[in-house]
Amino acid sequence: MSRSNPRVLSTLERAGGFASAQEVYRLMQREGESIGLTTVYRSLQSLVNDKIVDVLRRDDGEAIYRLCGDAHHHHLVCKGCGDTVEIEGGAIEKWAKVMAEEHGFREVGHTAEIFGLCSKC
Amino acid sequence: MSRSNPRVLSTLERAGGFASAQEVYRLMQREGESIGLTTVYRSLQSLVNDKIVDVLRRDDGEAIYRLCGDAHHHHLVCKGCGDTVEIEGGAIEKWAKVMAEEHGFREVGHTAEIFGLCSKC
DNA sequence: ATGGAAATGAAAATCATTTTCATTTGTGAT
DNA sequence: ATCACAAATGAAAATGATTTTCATTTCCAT
Repeated sequence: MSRSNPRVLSTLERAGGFASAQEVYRLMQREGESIGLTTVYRSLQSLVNDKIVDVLRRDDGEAIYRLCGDAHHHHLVCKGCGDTVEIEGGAIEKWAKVMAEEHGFREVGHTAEIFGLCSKC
Repeated sequence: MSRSNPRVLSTLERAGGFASAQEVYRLMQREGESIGLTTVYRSLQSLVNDKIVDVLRRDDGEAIYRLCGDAHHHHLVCKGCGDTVEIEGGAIEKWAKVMAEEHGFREVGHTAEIFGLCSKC
């Protein structure tokens, strides 16, 4: 396993904590950093494993990485501008547990996202 | 512009109203339908334009299409065998609406999936 | 220094999706 | 029925993000 290259995290921070792997890579290149695309991908994945960053999907399917607080949460994403709000799961957590039990599932996790148009769009 | 091939919609319906383009294609092949992958993609896109189906993203970035409107539901997916159970959203529906309103979002939709290990795995 | 583990990155492989383009099909006018 | 043209089709190539391979380099602990 590989550990995350610290410059990747620092670049993601500088990008506003919201960028795709390709963007992080281009940014680092532009700034004269010497790094390979492979390492960027590996570092980001490692950060995701360590729950230091979240991964979401753009409408075109490209993965975007984003620094997030450690607590488990969900997202409210604007289809227009891509703006994202972190929200609490609330009822979802219980729902997931109940549904899983009802069907005999173990080791359950869940995903839940809400998408729509924000007030500005 | 091309119109949607009716067999594509009918296949998507038969798939539980929830499948990727590749899956729809494979399904049609297995059933002996003669159709090209390109046509499947074009038909699904056309259905999206006409607001007959919704497009979402799997965690791996693959686009999944689902009939929107009538039978809205969620999925309980087994990480082991891939088996899928359709479940009711229940609490989620209200949660999504409340959260969206709270942040001034309009035209909202949501995704929610539970994954775990089924009793057989 | 020495050996081995971890990190790195260039290049190739993968895979969903899109584009190109030549062919086929459907339709309306004559 | 025939002709002309628009729409539909699909095979193959192109695209683009992501992953894998693998040889090389860097780091440590001895």
